[in-house]
Amino acid sequence: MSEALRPMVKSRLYEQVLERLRAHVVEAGLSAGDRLPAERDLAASLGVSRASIKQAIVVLEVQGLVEARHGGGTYLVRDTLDVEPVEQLVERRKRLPEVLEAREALETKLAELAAERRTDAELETIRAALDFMRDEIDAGDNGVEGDRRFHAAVTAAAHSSLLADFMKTIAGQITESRTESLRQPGRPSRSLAQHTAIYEAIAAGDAKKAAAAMRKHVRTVAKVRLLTWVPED
Amino acid sequence: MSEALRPMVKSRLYEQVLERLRAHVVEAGLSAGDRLPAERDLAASLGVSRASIKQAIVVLEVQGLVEARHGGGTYLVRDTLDVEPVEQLVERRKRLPEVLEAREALETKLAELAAERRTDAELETIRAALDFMRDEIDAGDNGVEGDRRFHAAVTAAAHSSLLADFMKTIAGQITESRTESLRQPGRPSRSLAQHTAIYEAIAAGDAKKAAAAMRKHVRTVAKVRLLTWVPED
DNA sequence: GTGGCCTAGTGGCTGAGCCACTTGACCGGT
DNA sequence: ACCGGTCAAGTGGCTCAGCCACTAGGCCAC
Repeated sequence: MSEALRPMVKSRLYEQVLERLRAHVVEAGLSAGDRLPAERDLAASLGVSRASIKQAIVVLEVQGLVEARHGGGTYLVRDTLDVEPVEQLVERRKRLPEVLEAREALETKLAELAAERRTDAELETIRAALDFMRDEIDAGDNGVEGDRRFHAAVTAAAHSSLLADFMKTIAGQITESRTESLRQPGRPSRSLAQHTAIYEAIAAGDAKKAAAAMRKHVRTVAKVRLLTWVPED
Repeated sequence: MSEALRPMVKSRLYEQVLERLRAHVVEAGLSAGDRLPAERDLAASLGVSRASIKQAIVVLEVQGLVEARHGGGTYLVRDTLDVEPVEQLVERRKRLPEVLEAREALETKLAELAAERRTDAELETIRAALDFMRDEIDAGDNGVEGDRRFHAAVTAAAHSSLLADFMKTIAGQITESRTESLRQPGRPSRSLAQHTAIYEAIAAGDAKKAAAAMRKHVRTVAKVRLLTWVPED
């Protein structure tokens, strides 16, 4: 059997780059938070163009394995560049209801405290997060960063380091549910509306109302998450 | 609240392109198999560079939503560019055992028939698929295309249009399990060895041996597949 | 110290261009 | 009428060179 007769192997370049990148992470012993070599360096050392490097990085980006910071380098999110096995995904899902229950308990209380304790500066930070999220959505984005900032600001305004610590321990899972929730069509703008209601209650210093608004919001997220279905409210 | 104070919205360009692409598919009423506009046209009409268009297409490619054929255009794989919700994935997984049982029944018989009925030309086609898969693996690929060709060639060599039709109805799910199975480390080369055994039995005209080899192969795939699956409840 | 400035490094994106592959039309021979 | 080969247009794959925007860290003035 001649070599020439063998069918040509087609393989996108970026896929090969992906492989080399995975290998590099292993060989160099990189772990979460470490920085990948600069795109220009990678292009030079792998002998491909920067555009191909970038395509590979974009793939890793959408898979949530890497975070590219404009002007600041590209960083590993986990210890590996392998996609998460489905098994772990399913496994994590099973634990998720507990996380959401915890979130409801914590954030409801946080909103209540924030309404009572927030300074004017903290209120302003919350409002800024709201504006940020609105801008994101206007720009066609899903507003996940504004969402994160909003909840972070509310948590800060509650002035409870203990509750804040608890929130921190489930921050990862919350991020996950946030992203998935906001990916649902029409979800971002409705989420923004709920955030606004929470903000207004906190601004008015109405603890009871703030708690109720937050509870409603968190429950909506939980519902979306569990059913991939957006209830009309 | 001044415009200037609002935090800047950062959003990767390719994400916006992704959105526009999704919208276009809906507006233009495109469905599976239809061709997307050429990259150059998209770049011009969206007012971005071709590189950004390509990044978006690469994303759709790794998500299995689109198939880019070198020189032939980019085609829709499904009727939409939305990623499949995780729930549906999980749901489909539950039905998978049945599919694998069916596959075992069908392909075992197909291998048996192929050993008895194959022409020399068909045998050559099977061998070519084997070579193709080897090349893919040598090139660092997972050999999924060679795998597909091999099973298609065996099916053709069996000369049973009815069994072939049955195979066609579960082709989608098989493709899915194939991809996932071959993603396991070390799996491609072992799969190649099993294919070789099947090929040799068919070449020798040994129907019983061919059936046994195919059964073993399909069961291996099923095992890999089932191990990564955790029942919901 | 502290705050502001500056600069090197880095990712984001562009535009022009070449190559490789696919497709279909065209044309010649049979 | 059919087959087979050739050819050109269209399209995706990839590169190169370069500019812009942002980040981080050092430096300086206060």
